[in-house]
Amino acid sequence: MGYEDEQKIFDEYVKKMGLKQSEQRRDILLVFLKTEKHLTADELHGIVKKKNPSIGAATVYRTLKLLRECGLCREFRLNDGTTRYEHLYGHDHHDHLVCTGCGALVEVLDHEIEKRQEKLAVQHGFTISSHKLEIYGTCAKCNN
Amino acid sequence: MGYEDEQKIFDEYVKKMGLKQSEQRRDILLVFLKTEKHLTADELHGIVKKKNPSIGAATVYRTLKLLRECGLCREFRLNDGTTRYEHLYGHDHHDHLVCTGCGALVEVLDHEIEKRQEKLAVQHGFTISSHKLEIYGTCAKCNN
DNA sequence: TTATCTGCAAAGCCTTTGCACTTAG
DNA sequence: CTAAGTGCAAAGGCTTTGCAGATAA
Repeated sequence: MGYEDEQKIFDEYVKKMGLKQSEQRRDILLVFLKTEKHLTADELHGIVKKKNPSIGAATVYRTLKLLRECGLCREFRLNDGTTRYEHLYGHDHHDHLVCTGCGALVEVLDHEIEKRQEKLAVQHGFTISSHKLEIYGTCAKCNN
Repeated sequence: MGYEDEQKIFDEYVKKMGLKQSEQRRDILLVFLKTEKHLTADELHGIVKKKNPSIGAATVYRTLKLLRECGLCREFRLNDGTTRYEHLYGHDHHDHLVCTGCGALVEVLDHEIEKRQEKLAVQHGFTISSHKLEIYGTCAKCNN
């Protein structure tokens, strides 16, 4: 319920590339979409295994790669060394506040910042494809 | 010639922590400071070995850790999976344009962006410790 | 049918760690 | 003298890859 668009995008990408669908890929996509958190590959694998215990880590990595390629998923590397994934479709672009205390991630957006990034790029002759802004600090809870 | 400040910072940090100086640490610091590029640990190791072939990779990693701790060095992880280091002292804070074509890194700064980041953090009860802005795209050369 | 997919285990990176020896202080 | 540093090699994480069997189209 509610992920028809994403599933369609994935299906079409798979078809376009001459690949095949599979139970595993569908399971991984659904779990990924359902989880409103920034997961590591390993965390995602852990949740997926509850639904389908035989799925291996390699399949999770391979599927995440496909999801990135078709624009449903974004990978980002944090300064703490972890690599996390979030879904993109149906989410506005945003940046992150990262709490170095408890690991909390808060999504934020400032249009002026976005515009000025574009401007910086243009000034240096760059054509932007994406960007990543992470603000590290401690959240209200961890400041106490 | 010119790195007295940095060496002093390092010396004092080492002393303060009850550690010792060494030929290797001095060599690594000097090469690191001399190189006006964002190096990987392995690249730094390669350059250091030209000066002192017996230095091992482990010592480079251990020294980079110290340099981060005393504020002379900043580590950042790019989306291409590499981890790079840049020196901080005597450099104003800046962000990066990253060319996904040739790997070029351009340092940029926009005070309004900086201010607005601070504002975003405050709005969410965060206390900023640092931040990381990377704008990915293709540079003028790679656009041709 | 047959090209793709899967799980597993092995292999690859990059980084850290344990150890015996060396060295700064 | 002795706590800390070093190089090496081994061990650790995380991710990718090779392979033989399974499966979608």
